[in-house]
Amino acid sequence: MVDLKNVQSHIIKSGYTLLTFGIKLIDAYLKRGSIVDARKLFDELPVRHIVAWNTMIASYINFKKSGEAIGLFERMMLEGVFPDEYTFSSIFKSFSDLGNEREGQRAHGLSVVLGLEVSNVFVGSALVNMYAKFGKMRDARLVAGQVVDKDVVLHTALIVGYSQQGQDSEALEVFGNMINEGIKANEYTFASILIACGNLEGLSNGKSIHGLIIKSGFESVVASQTSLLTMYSKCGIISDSLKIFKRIANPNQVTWTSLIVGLVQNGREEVALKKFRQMIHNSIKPNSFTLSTVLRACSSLAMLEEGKQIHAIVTKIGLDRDRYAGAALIDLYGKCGNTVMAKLVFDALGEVDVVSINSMIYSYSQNGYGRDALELFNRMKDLGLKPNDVTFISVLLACNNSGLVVEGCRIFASIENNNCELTNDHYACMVDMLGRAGRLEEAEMLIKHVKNPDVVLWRTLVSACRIHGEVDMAERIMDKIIDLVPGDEGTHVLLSNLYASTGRWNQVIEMKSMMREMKLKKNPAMSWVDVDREVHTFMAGNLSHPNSREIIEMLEKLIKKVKILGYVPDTRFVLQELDEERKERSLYYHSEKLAIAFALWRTSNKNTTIRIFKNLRVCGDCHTWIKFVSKVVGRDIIARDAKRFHHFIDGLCSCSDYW
DNA sequence: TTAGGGTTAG
Repeated sequence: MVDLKNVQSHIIKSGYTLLTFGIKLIDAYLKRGSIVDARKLFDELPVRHIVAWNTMIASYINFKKSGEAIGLFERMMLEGVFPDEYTFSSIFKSFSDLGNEREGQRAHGLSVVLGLEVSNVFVGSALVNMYAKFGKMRDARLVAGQVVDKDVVLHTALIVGYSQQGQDSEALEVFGNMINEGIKANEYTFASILIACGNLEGLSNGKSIHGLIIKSGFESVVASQTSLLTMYSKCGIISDSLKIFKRIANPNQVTWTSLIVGLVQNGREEVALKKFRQMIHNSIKPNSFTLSTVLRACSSLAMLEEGKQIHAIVTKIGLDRDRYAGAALIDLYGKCGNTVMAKLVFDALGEVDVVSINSMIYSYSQNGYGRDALELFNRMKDLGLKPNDVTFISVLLACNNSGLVVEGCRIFASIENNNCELTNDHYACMVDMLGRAGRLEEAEMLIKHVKNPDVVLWRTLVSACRIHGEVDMAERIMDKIIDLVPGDEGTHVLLSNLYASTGRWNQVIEMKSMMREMKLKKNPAMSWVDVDREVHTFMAGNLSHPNSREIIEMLEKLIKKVKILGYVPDTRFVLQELDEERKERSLYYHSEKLAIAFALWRTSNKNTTIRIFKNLRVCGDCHTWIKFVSKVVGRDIIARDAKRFHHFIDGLCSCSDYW
């Protein structure tokens, strides 16, 4: 506790005049962090000098109490004290913090009347900042242009403003002007301009600025190094980011985080997780940015165990209610097929927002809980939250994955009424939904309504044709795709598979030789499984795994057992012309079957859920086979394919055989 | 005696 009397006597002994007495005392309180005591004293002062008002206002803004700052700003004028350049240099920030644009403009007007707006560079840069935060870069530029003695801070404020409004080229232009005017950039300017270079992925500009940093002697400042690292990673040169990071003597929390973010953005999730472990090992505390990023790395690698350990760190640091970490956790559990945990995280969030709800709806949709997704979607409105385009994609996917066609159509029709723009992604969901439901003509009509239909839309329709064996329609659509993107790999594969599944082997051979001529390669089917934190990958028909013998033994055993229960190999899914027996054999070596056999051989505990992942969609025969296997071995099996999750429990699948 | 700008995420 601060002893008022002691501070007072100390100040009196120091010989301050009556006028400065109050101000020094307020300062003393503020240095001890007690803004409430400072305010109490301020209110009791018999004479309130302008400096006292300014000190008090600036402190409120530093303590993030903008409302109180504005309150004092208004009161000083009522008491006949005119704001000066010091007042204005702080007060504009409180209007932007509160998003109070009109009041901010009024204060700007007042500063003009008092003739302070452009004569003082501090006031000018505060105004530039305010307008930039409101997205009014024209006003910001106008004010900046009139300021008499422009300095480096004013220019930096403009650069930051442009860059945050996505006008990075303008930011670069301001930087160029500043250098031409002979104003030297400092570490703040360099940090800001490098963000603009990163956003533009403008490596040559970035490199020249790197050179300038070295020349100006800011090379070893951590903030400059961090921004350089970020710039290189945004330009896709992650190796340079790693080189810079190596040279930094004492990387801080932000530096580590920037590196980890950059690695994930460049698809180097495994390295990112390795760096994260090093960061923890070096006793650097991660924050919400770090944790949400590494959690996303875990989701894309489907590393549930690693993700759970990071969840423990989230809890330990007290970020359970953080919306960024929360959304990333919901995503992780959803993508790993654990909707129950996703819901627990969601419910523990103090305040939900559109992003956390989107993540939860997406988790439901991937795991086939269409009704729950719809329920949450409806609850959004009760919470006063507006769905955005991502919400609509997630909820349409949910309808699609659960076969809720009527609901899906109704929601699709409502998108534009909700002030959301229809994108090709929305149309793709609908085409898939209608197509799978056999409404192929409607799906085609819908694509005709799209302004710029892309290849994905048409390919989705071809895929639906395959499900329903509509060869003629598929061929017709295929011609359209070839016009759009000659040599589209995915479409050729789709059509060749369609011919194969309808037994048109001559056309298959023709397609394959055509693809060979065009040098198109099929993406090989792959499944993988994480056993004891080690990832094992399997390819169809490839028996090169060191434990192949055991895997085949296990497979043979399983096949015998499931055949007794009624499994009949469905050779329609064999896409080669072979005799029936060889067709059956080739089915047995599908990658998902190999992965499951391996996991069953390695894990004997009945309570361990088996989780496998596949890069393409799970095939129909494997789907039936896994259902039987889950029954005969009494184990839960979760399979994530390119589209969604399948939970196999006791002979049934969560997708109800609709996928 | 009081003042302004920077680095990381869905």
